[in-house]
Amino acid sequence: MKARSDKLRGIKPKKRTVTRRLPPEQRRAQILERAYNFFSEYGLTGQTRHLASACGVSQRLLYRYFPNKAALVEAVYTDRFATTFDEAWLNELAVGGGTVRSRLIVFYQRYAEKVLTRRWLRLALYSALADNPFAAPYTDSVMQRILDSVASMSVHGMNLQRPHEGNALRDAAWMLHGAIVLGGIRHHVYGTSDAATWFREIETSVDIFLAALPALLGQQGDAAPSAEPG
Amino acid sequence: MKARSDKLRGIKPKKRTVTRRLPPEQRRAQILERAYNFFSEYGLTGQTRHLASACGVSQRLLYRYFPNKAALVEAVYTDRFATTFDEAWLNELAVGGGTVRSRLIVFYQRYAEKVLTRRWLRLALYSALADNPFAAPYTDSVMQRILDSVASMSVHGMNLQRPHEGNALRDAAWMLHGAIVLGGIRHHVYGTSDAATWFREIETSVDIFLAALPALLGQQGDAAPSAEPG
DNA sequence: GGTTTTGTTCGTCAAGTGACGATTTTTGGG
DNA sequence: CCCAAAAATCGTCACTTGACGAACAAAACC
Repeated sequence: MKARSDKLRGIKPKKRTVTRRLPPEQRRAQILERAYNFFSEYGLTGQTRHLASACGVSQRLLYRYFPNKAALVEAVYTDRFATTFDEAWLNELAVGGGTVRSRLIVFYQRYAEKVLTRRWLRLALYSALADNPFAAPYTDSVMQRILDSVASMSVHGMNLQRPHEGNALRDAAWMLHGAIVLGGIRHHVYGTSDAATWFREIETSVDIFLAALPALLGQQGDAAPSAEPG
Repeated sequence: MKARSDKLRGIKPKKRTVTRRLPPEQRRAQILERAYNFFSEYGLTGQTRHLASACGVSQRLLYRYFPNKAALVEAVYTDRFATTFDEAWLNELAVGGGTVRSRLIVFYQRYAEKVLTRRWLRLALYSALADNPFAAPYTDSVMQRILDSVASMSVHGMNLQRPHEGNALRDAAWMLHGAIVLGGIRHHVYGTSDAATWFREIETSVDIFLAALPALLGQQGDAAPSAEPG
C-alpha cells in the first residue's frame, strides 16, 4: 500500500535487493549451515535479522523454512550438530592396528579435529547453559560409547583384567576424555591455548592414562608405552 | 503528570510498592549478590527488569547504583566472581602436613566446593562465550599459580627431579586440573553427575596423576601412593 | 507469449528492553 | 514537628526483536 502510493507520488521506490533463487532443499541447507556458525558465535539469543543478513537473505525468508526461531535452532541441533561423529572411528579404535597408545592418540586427535571444533564446542556449551534439551541426549550417548570403547580396548590391549567392581576404570576414562575436551574449551572458547599445544596435550594425556592404568587396577600390566615420545 | 491527573479525576492511584530502605553500601552489596546468581542462571543477556524483580526493587533503582548494565555486570565480576579463591589453600598445599596424595585431594576438594560452584562455573562459561574480558585475566593468573604449586609440590614430595625441559610436567598438571573442572561442568552445568561422583573422581584423578608422574618424567620415584583408597 | 507457481522481499505490528527525568516517601537532624 | 537530604518508584521514550500479511518477480509450464 505505502510503496504503491509512494510510486504514484513519484517518490523513488527502494531498490529491491536481488538474491539468487535456490531450490527449497538447497536454501534450507544453506540457512542451517550459516545458522550453525551464527548461533555458535553469538549464542541462541542471536537475532534473526543478523542471521538473515549473514545468510544474504531477508529476515522474512527464514520464516518460510521454519515456523519460528525455536524450530530453526532445533533443526541446527538435529541436522548439523548431532551428525559430526563418525562411527568408523570407534571401530578402528577397537580393532585397528598399531599399539594401544597410537590407536588412542589417533582416535582422540581425529575426534578433537573433527568433532571438538570451535562451533561444536561453543554450541554445546550454549545449549547446556540454556538448558536446551536437544544437545544433551546426543552427546551423552556418544560419550558413553566412547568411554566404553576406550576403557575396554585399553584394558584388553595391555593384557589387564577388567575389574569386577568399582568405578576406577570408568573414572580414568573420564579423566582422559575430560582433559581432551577441556583442552578444546581452552583452545576454542577461552583462546588461551593454540592447536599445537592442544595436540601435544592429547599425547601426554594418553601417556598418563596408560601409565597409571595398571597401578590403578592393582595389576601388573605389559610394559607401559614409552613416556617420552619425542 | 499522568498520575497526578488520575488522582484528581478520582481514578484509584496505583499503590506504590514499599521496599525497606537500606544504606547505599548495603543495597549495592545486595544487588551485586543477587545479580551474581541472576546472571549466572540467565546469562549476561538477562533483563534488568527481571533482575530488579529478583532483588525486590524497582528497575530504576539499579541505575542509581550503576551507570548502566555493563557496569553492573563488570562489578559482579570484580566484586564477587574474582574474590572466591583463598590464598591460604595454596600455602597449605605447599607446606602443609600429610602425604602428597592427601594434600592434593584436600586442596582440590576444597577448591571444588568453594570455587567451582554452580554460579561460578556458569558465569565463567558465559563470560568466555561472550568474549567478556573481565573473567579471563583473573582465572588465568589463579590457574597458573595452582598449576605451578601442584606441579612443584608433587615433584618435590615424591623425591623426583624437576625436568629441565619439555612440557610433560605442566601438561600433567593441566590434565589433573582439567579433569576436575570438567567434572564440575558435568555436575553443575550439564547436570549429568552428582556431587558424590564428582568428589570420588577427584580422588581417582589425583591417584592417576601421581601414579603416572614417575614414568612420565622418566624417573624412579618413591612408592606410588595407594591406588586403592577404599 | 501468456499464465501459473512459488521463492523472495517489503512494510509493519506488538511485545520486549535499556535508559532516565520527574515524582514520591522514608529518614534523620534541628 | 518540620524540613532538607536522599532512597526508591512511576511513567515513558527510543530502539530492538520475533513474527507475519501482502506484494513482487524469477522460473516453470503450456
